[in-house]
Amino acid sequence: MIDLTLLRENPDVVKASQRARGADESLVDQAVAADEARRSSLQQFEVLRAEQNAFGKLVAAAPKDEKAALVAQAQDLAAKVKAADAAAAESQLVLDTVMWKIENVVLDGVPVGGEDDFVVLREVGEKRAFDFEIRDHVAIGESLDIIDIERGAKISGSRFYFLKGWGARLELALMSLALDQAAAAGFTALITPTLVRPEVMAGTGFLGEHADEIYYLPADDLYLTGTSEVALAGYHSNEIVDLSEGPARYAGWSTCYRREAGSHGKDTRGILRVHQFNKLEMFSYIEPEQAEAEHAKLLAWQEEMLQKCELPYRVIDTAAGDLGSSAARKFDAEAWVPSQASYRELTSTSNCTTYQARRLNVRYRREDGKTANVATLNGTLATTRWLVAILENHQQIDGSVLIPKALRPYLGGQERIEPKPSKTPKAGA
RNA sequence: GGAAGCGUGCCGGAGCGGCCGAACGGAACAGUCUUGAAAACUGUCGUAGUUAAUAGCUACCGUGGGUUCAAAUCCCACCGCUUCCUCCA
Repeated sequence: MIDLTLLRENPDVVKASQRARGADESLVDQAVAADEARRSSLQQFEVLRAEQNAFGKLVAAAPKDEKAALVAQAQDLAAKVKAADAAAAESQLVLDTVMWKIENVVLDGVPVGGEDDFVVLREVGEKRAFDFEIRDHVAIGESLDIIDIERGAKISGSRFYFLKGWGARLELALMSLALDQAAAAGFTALITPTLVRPEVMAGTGFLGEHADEIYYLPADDLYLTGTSEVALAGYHSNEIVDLSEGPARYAGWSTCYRREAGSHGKDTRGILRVHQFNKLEMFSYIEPEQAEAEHAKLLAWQEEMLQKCELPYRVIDTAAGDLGSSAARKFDAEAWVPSQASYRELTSTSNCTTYQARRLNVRYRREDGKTANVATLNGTLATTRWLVAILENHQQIDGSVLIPKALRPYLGGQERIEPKPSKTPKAGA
């Protein structure tokens, strides 16, 4: 939710932001009108209520024989108060509904336009020149017997998979490397619930247009989270967070579930786009003034991880139209995927400024003792998808895959994954 | 799954339907005293909305409804917690 004061004082700024996103600009005028209506009806209610409160004291103090007459009078007033209360509540609801729809105000410098209008900030690392026929991660995963997609489909359907042997260990190694890096940077590790209540899912802004992306368990009225961001953002909801010692930073690990409802036929091969994967997510609660600096730090930590995995990548500044509704700015890091001869998103970091915190009612105490909404930021530090880039970029002519040095300590010193004849027959073979 | 109990401010903990935004204790903050500190004493000490206002008014005692002229206090539902039994990784 955006700041109501900003809406009142600078509606044009909000309008310009909506325009840049390709979102509905008229919502701004609707909100301004709803705010005025709300304040006026609230005033009416409060005046009547004050009258009723004063009258109540009169009734309480009155001698017994006068009470009946006074109560009779008060009944009329009570009816008016009830009506005014209902009207005020209604106007509040109208305002909330509109405010809930207005997206975060984009920051200066965010590229205008849609999905394809991103700006490339930099390209880092050498793309390898392969002097042999490269294979994609599916072929590599099969020959090394570390990814079993057929059996994944057999037991759970398409977009499910098994990680096996060194594949399973590689993912755990990746997560551990990321967690260690995050911990060293001052993040508190957090293993989060992946089933959350409707109000948490709504509060983090995931139940809007993309509601069909989310798994829902009707028997329990719970949602499966597509990212630990949901739990991490909800962690401090309705709290006043202590930021006097610096920002609160959490590294959340969880399995993530996505229905991929809108992406039929897209990335159907392999484990690039799946219903279930693991992710280590960084999340910061910080004073709003420091949000942009924190955003740069999150991005730097992501790049550090990519470099540890020895992956060539580029960083893009996402255009306004491609931002999530909570994000004021978003940077993606995309790794080079040789089999596709293109860059694919491995990380994403969003500065949500105070938007998410306002919805979830997360505040901190400023130096002057007043409370204010914090800023929240999030960013990926590792996901299962990284295996795609690692396997493909580090494949060798002999069919093996060289393990990035930073990961080796987490794999018992193992330097490469060698193809070996599988003892388990292929499914259906 | 069965049974009982409980949800009040930063914490603990009172609260006959009107005098309760809420006793009392602790913590915290400011001051007095002190060379300084502790102790003692004095004071301050919830959040938000509205408003030009740190004036006033309004709302908030788990959440949402209801009863009443009036609800922290009565009724209902939900959520959560605790204990016991049952079950279980």
